[in-house]
Amino acid sequence: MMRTHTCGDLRPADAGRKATLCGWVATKRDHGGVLFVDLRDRYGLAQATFRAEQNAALYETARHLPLEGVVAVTGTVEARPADKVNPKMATGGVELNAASLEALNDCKPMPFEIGDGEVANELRLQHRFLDLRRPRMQHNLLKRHALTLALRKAFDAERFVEIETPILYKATPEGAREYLVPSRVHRGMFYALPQSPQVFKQLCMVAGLDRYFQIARCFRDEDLRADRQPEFTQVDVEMSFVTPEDVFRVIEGVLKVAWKEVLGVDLPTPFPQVPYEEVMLKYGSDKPDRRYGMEIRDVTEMVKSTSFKVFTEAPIVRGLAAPGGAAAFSRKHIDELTALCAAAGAKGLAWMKYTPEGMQGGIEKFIQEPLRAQLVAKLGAKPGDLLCFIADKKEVVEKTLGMLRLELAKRLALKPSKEWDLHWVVDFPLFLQSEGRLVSGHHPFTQVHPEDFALLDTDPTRVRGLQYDLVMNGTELGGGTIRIHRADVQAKVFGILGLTPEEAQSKFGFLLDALAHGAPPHGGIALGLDRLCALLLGESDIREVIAFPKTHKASCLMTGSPAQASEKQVRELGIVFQAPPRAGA
RNA sequence: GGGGGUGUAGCGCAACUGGUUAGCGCACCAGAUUGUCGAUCUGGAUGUUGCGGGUUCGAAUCCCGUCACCCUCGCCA
Repeated sequence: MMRTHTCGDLRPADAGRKATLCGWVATKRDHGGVLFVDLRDRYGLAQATFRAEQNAALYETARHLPLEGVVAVTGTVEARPADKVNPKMATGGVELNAASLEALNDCKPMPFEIGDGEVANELRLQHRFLDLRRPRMQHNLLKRHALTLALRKAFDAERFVEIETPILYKATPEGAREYLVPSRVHRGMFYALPQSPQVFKQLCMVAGLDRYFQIARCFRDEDLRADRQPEFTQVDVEMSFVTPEDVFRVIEGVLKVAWKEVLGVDLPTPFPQVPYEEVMLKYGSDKPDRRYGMEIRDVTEMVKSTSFKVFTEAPIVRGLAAPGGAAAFSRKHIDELTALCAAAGAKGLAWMKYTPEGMQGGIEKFIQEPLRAQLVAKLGAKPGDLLCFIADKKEVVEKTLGMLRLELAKRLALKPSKEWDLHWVVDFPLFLQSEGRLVSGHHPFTQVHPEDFALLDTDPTRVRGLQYDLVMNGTELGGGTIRIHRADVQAKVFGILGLTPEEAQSKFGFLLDALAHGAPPHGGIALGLDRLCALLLGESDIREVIAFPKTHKASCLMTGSPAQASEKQVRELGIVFQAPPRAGA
């Protein structure tokens, strides 16, 4: 070993021992005759002391060490006198009195400092190996490790088996756009990188493995966001002989362990379950942030009595009361909110201020008593609130009020009622209307809610699926389903979706075949590990918890990927471009 | 694919309505300094104002194009 201790190890109890530390030169403080060098590694910071009177040549060498150069320092551990102790450092009670120094590597001038300062995103990604040396990323990556380790231990304790599934998979007919990989052996054929290990985990259930999990890399060739990367990691889970409740209990238990291990926090379980219809009504979103109150209420029937045509002629009217909004928002602010509602698809924003003197402004003149009192009661409004209403088709009302609610929470700087709000959204509709036909809400293998089998024939749009999402603080952390495991039910669902048996066979052949060979009832869930980790650490961008992420346009600024392939490689694959790639591209 | 934002020294930023030699802090280099710990003090060096074009006596500043990064809608388990 080149070192006897790490830079975070030494304590006063080590005084008198000889030690060698290896690390990066973090800072130097030269006092003319005595020089302090802080050595850094991932375990901590340690102060090495060089004295001219002790060894003039060594002192002179150490003075000229470059910052971020790599050195090994050997010397004697000395306890610091009481007035020289640095209580801010874990190793602040000691210092290493240097007797010798080996420069292990030089360091060119740094593009940015290794510290907590703001550095442009582009620069960080270009020199990611240096960015990862900084405290924020060191902390985040170590916490991510703690998280995945906790998850693995918790799943293992529940008798889950971690199984790896292929990265080179096959293009699937549905879902996100996929990354394709051309085959050299099978010219003209392609693999696809998996959007998720969905099919394989079901096959594991057919194989009798009973409880599967995987920390799985997934790929989607879609446009990116702060919470989306082209490759990301899912905590993928599948279980046999289970109901949704069984899946919930396992995930709640596993997350409870994770919170404890990573944050030292006791996460309350079980998580509340909220039906899809309820979240869409109250929050206008299927991933609601429930920590801000301000729930949406339906007032369609209540406002039928007004002379306000916007209200009486719309299919749906809903509203909310923004706490303190009457005083906080000027006419100009309300105009801005109205513009946002218009951008979301609504025709406008109907509003009035509920002041201590009564209703003011906006649609006030259309609304008389007793309707005013009824609306105040229905929305739970208090004097000082701004009452907001949207009248339109149901989908528009939900979307607009959902957006408005989040915007109001932001503009009014509403305090969240708690730090962590985790809940299950359940009872999703199995089918959605799309251009006059029915399509799967999630995927065509989602099991029918046991109470709704009869509706399959009479009113399929009211059929609920055994589908669930896990939502945390307004972010979708994951989702899953119980799968259909019987051929007759599957055939029925395919029929409702307008798929003939032949089409179903050609699209999903081997899966259907597997299900027909003694597939157990099974279901599971997949959690977005990057999002989970970011939320746990208070990061709003998942790139802060990914070691080597890509930019908004899916390129890696450090390695320069994607890049052109050599002509030979392309030729071997039998690929011919329609037009030559642009020079310099 | 649509909309928006940003781009000035190695880094973070400044430069009023177009106006003389584009500034400040940190880092860097040299010197001073025997107890600092985000050390301090003195001095020094550093610019294709992303790139290309245009308007103008004169452009970091205005216009057009382009590139990169970011946000957002569409898209996306």
